[in-house]
Amino acid sequence: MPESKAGIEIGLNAAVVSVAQLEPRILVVEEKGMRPALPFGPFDPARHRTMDMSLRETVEAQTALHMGYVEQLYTFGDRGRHRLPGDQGLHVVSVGYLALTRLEREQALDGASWRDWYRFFPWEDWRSGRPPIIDQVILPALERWAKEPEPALASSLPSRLARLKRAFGASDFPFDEERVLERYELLYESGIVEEAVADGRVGETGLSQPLGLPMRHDHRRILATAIARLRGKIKYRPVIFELMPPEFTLTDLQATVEAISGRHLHKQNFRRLVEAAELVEPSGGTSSATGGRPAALFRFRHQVLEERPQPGLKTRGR
Amino acid sequence: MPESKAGIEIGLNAAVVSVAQLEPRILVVEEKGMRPALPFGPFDPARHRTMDMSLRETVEAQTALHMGYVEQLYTFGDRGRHRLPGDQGLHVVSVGYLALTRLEREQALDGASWRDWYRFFPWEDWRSGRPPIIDQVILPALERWAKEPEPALASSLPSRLARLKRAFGASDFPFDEERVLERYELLYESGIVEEAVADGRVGETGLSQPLGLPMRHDHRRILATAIARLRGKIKYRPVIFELMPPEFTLTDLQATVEAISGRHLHKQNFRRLVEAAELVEPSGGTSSATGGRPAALFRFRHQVLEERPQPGLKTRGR
DNA sequence: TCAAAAGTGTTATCCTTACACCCATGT
DNA sequence: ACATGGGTGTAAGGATAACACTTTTGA
Repeated sequence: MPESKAGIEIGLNAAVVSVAQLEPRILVVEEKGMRPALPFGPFDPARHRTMDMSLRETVEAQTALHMGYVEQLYTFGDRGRHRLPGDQGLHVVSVGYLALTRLEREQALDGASWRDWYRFFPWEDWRSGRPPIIDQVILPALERWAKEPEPALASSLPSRLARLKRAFGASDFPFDEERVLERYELLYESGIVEEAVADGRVGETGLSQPLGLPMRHDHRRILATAIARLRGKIKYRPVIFELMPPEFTLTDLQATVEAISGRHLHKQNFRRLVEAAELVEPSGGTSSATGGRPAALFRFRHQVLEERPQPGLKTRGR
Repeated sequence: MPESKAGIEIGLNAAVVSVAQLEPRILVVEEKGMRPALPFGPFDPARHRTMDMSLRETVEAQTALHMGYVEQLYTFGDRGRHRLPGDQGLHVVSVGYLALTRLEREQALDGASWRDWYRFFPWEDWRSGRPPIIDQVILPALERWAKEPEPALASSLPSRLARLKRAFGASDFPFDEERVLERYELLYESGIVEEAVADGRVGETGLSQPLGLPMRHDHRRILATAIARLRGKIKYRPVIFELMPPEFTLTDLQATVEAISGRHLHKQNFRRLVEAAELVEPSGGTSSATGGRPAALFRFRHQVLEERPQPGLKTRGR
């Protein structure tokens, strides 16, 4: 069965993101006895002119959702990825994509379902303060790993300890919410996520509980890449509105940004930022859904795309 | 000849960058009667475990240069790319890479040669002010293009005029040196670079001179991606030192950053920035190569990787 | 009238930008 | 002595981060 060129196939993996009930959701495929996976499809250049179109059309056909924004993330080609029993000669190179969609009502999804993305990355949710799992589980394990003798080749690279501090923060290193991939890679390298066991890097994680829900193959890495990219992107592109309904309150908008970025934001500063960026305009209506004083409703001002070079929500500090 | 799966092949393209005589250089392959191309090689997963390693080893073997830094850029998979007479069924998906190297002395390069990257992008070199080609050639052509009726589908996207202002700057839109790809794509879409003719998008560019040297296939797009990524990267990672000799003067360092970013920098502010970032330390020696007062020599402080979360040269204004 | 959430005004601090000047060397 | 590039101090302006307080509704 071996062809010439050893059989390479190109697959597309989509991290389809949405926000519902102010929680960030990721679309996963669940099959019994298998770990959750990102939606996957082969790329067939005979059917689709570009990979972007292929991804968009394939996902839209399978889920009946409209993809508002699509962006290529990274191409994952390591030998050993996608290894399955019996899957010998075939090598799958996979192009990861980020796609954003609005979640109107609950829809039939044909085998796929929405999961809170922090189920896979519990250490990324800082909305109500530093997650305890960091100090209770992650740092003890990583500090042990950082003390091991390092492989010789890496002398001019940052030490394990420096990488640890950059990724998870320390006294003089602030926690940076965009370093999602660095954090996941550290956990993978140190052998404390289940995928490291599945890939044969370590015998077992040494933890009594798995550290976040594991995913199939390298899909958690792809999801980490997607979260990182999205957290960065909302700062200079108005992609957050791809996740919002046509009308929303400023508190909803803030909660959505907080859901994506995993951080708590300062209300006044957030509002000033939104106002200064001229991203929204009052729609006239009000919403009394929450119980207190009714909130004014706003809509996205599409004109900002014409007016400003970098329309986004550059949240920095609190 | 059509196989099942239509025959997909994965190629790697490297934008190998160096700086010599304070000019940014790009490694190109030149064959008679053909446009210059980026070095290209097939990805064979049987020989190399990861694509990064494949790229590194292939380029190092072909050029006898050491690649100091390697980074994946983007995967280009459009149908129609890589079209050659006789090349019917085969589809080449190509993964673009950025690689940095030091140029010790002139070395045998086996068919490849170094070219000033601004030969391909004359509108990107703002070191001695706004390049005249922008006002003389580019803006007149793009403004004509922006006035044409736009395709109907793109109603909620930024208008051609807004894209033009964002890409090339205007009164309230500053010129952003990182938007190299946006600028190239605008020139391509509007049909005024030769590649648009070669791809059959337009009959001719309508210009008497080609706008920058054209490259083969979509290689100029890959190079634009590489320049954009590198211009961004030097702001938060010390990759600039991959292009410097072990010892250098601060003026050399500034000139190298200027060569990459295409901008003129304010001397005092640049020095303060370098000092504040603690990126370098005096080596003790001096250099009197230039004619005036001898300059102190510095070397890169590898320790910054341990000390700072984002060691780079965040040049913003002048 | 009280709880709950919406919404606003103001100040201290830091960082960025720009300006102007002095220094050391070779010819 | 003077031309050439190396090297430095300081002040104005703007953006950021944090503070506390008022307003409007439903129960």
